Amino acid sequence: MTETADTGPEAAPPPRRFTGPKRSADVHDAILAAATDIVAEQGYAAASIEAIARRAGAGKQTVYRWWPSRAALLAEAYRRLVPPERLLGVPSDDPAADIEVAIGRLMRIYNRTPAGRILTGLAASASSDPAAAEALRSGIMFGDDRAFALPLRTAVADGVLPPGFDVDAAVETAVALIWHRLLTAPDSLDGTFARSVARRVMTVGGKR
Amino acid sequence: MTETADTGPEAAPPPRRFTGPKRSADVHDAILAAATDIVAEQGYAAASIEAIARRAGAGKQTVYRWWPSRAALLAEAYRRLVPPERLLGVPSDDPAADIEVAIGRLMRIYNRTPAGRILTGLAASASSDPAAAEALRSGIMFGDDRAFALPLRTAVADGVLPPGFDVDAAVETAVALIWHRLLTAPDSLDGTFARSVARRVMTVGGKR
DNA sequence: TATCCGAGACGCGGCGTCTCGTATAAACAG
DNA sequence: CTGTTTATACGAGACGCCGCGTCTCGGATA
Repeated sequence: MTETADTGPEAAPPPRRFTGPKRSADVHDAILAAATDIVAEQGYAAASIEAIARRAGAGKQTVYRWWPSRAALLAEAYRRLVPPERLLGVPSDDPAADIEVAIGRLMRIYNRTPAGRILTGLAASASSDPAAAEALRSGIMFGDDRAFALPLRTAVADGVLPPGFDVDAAVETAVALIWHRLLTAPDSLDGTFARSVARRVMTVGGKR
Repeated sequence: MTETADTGPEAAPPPRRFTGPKRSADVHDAILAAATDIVAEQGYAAASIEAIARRAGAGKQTVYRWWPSRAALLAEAYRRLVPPERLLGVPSDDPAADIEVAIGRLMRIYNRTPAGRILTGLAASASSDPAAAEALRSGIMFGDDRAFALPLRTAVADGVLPPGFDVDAAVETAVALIWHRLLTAPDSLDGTFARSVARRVMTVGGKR
């Protein structure tokens, strides 16, 4: 997927030279890539620390040295797959269209990468891992959040949307609808859904 | 489900003999109660099959005899805590108020019982356990779903809401908003939130 | 010499299966 | 009506497996 997706789950560890008493970026990347690939191929539950280290050809201690928990590791993997700037499009004078574009891009990423599965897995860990809970609350969805809020705020500032438009309620509704779909029907995250969400988001905020 | 399986799909004429002791309702209840209590006191992750059996004073095999998975067991525990008929109030001519009442009752249950934590835990398991995924999709939220859809449908039928009112979109929005709040800020499931959701749900559907 | 790395041993605990012994309740025989 | 037979539910717990998080090792490198 992101790296050596060749011979299967137990491929030979890629040759890697570490840099001595400095942190090895290669190892760091290999671990994240291994985590991503395992989730893609076998699901979130299969992405144990041991399995990740094994696949990355790394020692468990190396993983624990840089990430405090499985959730923290996978949260970073998610952020790599869903960089916030990738969701933002060219701003137009139609906030509904802008948001639909942003949601559509997010859906594309969820369809082509294990990002969605990582997110739902993280939600699962949140009940027991406070780090995962915090990541969910402020970190992970923040990018998406901003991608949805930005077009709305500028539209309100420019008078395209009425001053009373409830940006917070609109954004919360968008995020909630995407979450819900992700949890209950992750196969239906397509353009049609993006359009449907965008329409409802504008209605909730109070367009016109 | 509630009784011992009968002869099954086979139409084998040979009349079967014999029966043995009956399923113990006490044990069944004790296991569900133990599961509920453990989630309430130590969280979803602590509610392992072994811990549940230990607390219920039951053997592991007894648990596995009646529930195929931890998710199935906890799904039944959830259904006990949130019987659909408890959400429905006296129908009025104001669907928005009816829905606010239903949501408010649900919030009350989530605040007083571990039902909310069971639900989020189930959502977490859904990524790896197909049974949990199925329970989420069709079983669990069905009651809530109906409690929200019913007032809307009757209101449309009675002409209180316009014929074009999108009941499905409205219900999906309500469920999604509750889910989202449950996952990210379970402490804020109060009456204010119920009112806020009810308002948005009516807007999304296309009131007036 | 200090630190990163791979490797893996350790005790712990839950998994799901399996096997005991015991208590029970229907089916059957007398 | 009265045993006897037979199948099952039950508590208890042993089993092999696996992942957890911690802890050493020896080797490599700046």
